[in-house]
Amino acid sequence: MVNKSALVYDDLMQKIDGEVYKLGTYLPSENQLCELYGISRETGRKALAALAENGYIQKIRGKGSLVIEHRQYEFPVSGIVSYKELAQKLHITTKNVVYDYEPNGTLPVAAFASLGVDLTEAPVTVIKRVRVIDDEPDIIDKDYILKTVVPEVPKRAAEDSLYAYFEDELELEIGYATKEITMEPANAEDRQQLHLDDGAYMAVVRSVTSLTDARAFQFTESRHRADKFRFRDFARRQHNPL
Amino acid sequence: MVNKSALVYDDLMQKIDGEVYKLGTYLPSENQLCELYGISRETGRKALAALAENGYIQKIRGKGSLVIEHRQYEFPVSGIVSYKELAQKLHITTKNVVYDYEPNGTLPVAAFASLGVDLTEAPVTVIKRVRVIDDEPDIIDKDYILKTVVPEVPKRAAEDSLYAYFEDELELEIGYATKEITMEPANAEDRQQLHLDDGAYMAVVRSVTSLTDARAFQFTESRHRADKFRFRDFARRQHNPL
DNA sequence: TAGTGGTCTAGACCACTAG
DNA sequence: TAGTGGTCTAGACCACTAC
Repeated sequence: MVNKSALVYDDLMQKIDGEVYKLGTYLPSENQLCELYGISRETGRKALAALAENGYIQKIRGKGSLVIEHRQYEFPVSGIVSYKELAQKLHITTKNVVYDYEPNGTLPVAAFASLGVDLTEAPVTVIKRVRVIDDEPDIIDKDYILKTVVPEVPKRAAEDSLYAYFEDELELEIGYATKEITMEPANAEDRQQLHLDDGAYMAVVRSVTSLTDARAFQFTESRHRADKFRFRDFARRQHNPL
Repeated sequence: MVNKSALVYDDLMQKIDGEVYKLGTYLPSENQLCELYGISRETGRKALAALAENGYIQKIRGKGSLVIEHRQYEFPVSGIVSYKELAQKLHITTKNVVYDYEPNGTLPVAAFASLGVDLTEAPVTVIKRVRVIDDEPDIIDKDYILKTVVPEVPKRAAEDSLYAYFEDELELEIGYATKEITMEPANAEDRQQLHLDDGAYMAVVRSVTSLTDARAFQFTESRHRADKFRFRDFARRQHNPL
């Protein structure tokens, strides 16, 4: 048996998404969850804490766990989710055109300096792709993958899903990412790949992704047409952090 | 005594910030924390889980809690932090000019529709402010505060800090916020208040803030000069959500 | 083998909400 | 008063890392 609290989390999440537990109503109480799932109270509380953290519920003392408005998945992304996963979740068809592939490249360190990167001359695999959504090229993704961690990235993985390759084939465990969003004028490459005019603006998302052993291994610069960009975030106020 | 795990969290966080525990080193083990603070293991684990969630550490099984690169606070904001708090943390001096104040306004519902707002004709207090950073006006904030929750917002609170007024004076408990970032062309008001040219772009952050009892009460449209905008985010990959 | 973190339990006491 | 969530405990067993 695996992770009881994760099973409870998944079950409750699906029932919220499926409106078994509707917006504005309360989940079963913690004691009821103990009986329903045959678990101890702290185990159920872990599942509830994760639901609260992810914006599904608000816990109210003396009352219960209230289901709240939840809109996590919006294009392009909040959290760490691969495009393939996201496209499936949203029932969008995205095409994925690899327009540059360089197995022996070098990391453009300067671009990621503000994210705390202090490598120099790191050997990487470079992959540049255009994401086509509804027959319109909207996003350029430039990925730099450290060869010290992933010696080789087959082109086929770039055409399908890098995450699937890292996690399913190489069995790497992706841990966390730091990302930074800025706005910048479109450059020549942007204008060419996305068919933009002079004076166009881009939303640029630069991110550094690390494994669960804390090795940073993937550096991504994602450049979005400004008019198609939308980022959603859910955050809790930290009175005390717990 | 309050919240032991929060005390432990604060202490560890300060020691990480103060480099008592340096980047790339390990915190004391969970058993050591039990002895150090006189707590049970689960209590210490709560503190560690919160540190991991906020990007201070990466827990590695069999090894320990590794201190990782952490850059949460960057202007303008990630998470729910007031400008006043942020300015203090970053040692920035921001001026705050209220240029419009309407005690009997109406919520512009359409602007917040994509955030799940379905109110109509809600009476609000309207506050419009310009944030001046380093003698340059960079941000317009338009706040709409529901009169059903906060009957009155004194102008003085708008000139100081709305959060301080809500939390310290009214003792409201702010719970969470949903925010959305988009990129939009500057409008006439933007150009006038921020002295921008035609063709300028803005980063627009719209947010809905709710109390811990899940009542949405504050709607904010924050409009940033594109070239000054920077948003940073830390996210964990959810293999399983716990 | 010893030490680390990951999970789960059963029980306790407290603070808040509702009737 | 009964029911809810908030916190903490002491102990157990497991999986992984390092030696």
